[in-house]
Amino acid sequence: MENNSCIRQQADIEQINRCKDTVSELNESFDYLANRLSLVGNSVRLKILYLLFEEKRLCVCDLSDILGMNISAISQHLRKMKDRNLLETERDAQTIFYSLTAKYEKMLNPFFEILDKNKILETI
Amino acid sequence: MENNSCIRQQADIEQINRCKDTVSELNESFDYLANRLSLVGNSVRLKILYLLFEEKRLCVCDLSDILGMNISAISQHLRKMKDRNLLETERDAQTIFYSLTAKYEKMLNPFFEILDKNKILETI
DNA sequence: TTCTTATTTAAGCAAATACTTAAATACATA
DNA sequence: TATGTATTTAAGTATTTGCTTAAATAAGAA
Repeated sequence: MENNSCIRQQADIEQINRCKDTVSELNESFDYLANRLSLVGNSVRLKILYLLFEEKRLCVCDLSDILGMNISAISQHLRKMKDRNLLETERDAQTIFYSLTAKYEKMLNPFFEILDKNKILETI
Repeated sequence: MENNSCIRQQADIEQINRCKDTVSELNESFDYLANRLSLVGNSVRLKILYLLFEEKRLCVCDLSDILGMNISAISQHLRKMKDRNLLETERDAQTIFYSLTAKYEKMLNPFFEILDKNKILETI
């Protein structure tokens, strides 16, 4: 299972232990944050998030039109993001509008700014 | 292929077209950014990135010890991040030290700060 | 050169992901 | 009520991902 065959001479034991403490202390936070970032790390979902940032609210049909994708595929992406609290919904008759939650809008703002300025190729 | 069966009555055509323009203009940026964020959206890699942020540099063996994982598995994670310019290496005899590139340290800083304060549960 | 340490790479596999198609649900209107 | 519009959900599939094991590469020491 664990082939930790690190039998090296030089290792900063203090450093290793400090790091182990950090990891065990923040373990749940790492999982939580990575889980959310994995959603953003998909170009379809990143586009959806950015479009919602710009347009405030859009429905499944709008996004399907804009991205040239199957409604069902879009709906499933939206569901994931809603389940993990990146998005919230508001019904207007038959139409369901999706929008960014305040928390995630704030958190993702630095990335939206990069995209806004389309300066990604220089910055990253 | 494209079952865009959105035959709806109300659609803000201007909005749809504006969004389509945005997507086509920024298309490569979306792909590029999503690709990088997908790397961060994995808890093992997020831990590695955070540990490198705190400790400045670590080798494969260190990370293997700290995370209790197979050296090969860690090495493959590091390779991915190096290939996509999140990390850089520096050799010291047999040991290869990994560190964050300045660009990505800056870009990921907001997340590191959240983790630093361990305030993730309130913030996100 | 041979041996040891440090690391990477290749091959294989199980689990997760993203999409398709088809069926189901929800609401509005005739 | 029946019909149409908007959306979700379920099931199936192909691709990608993350890990394991084993072999390969690289550098220092004997």
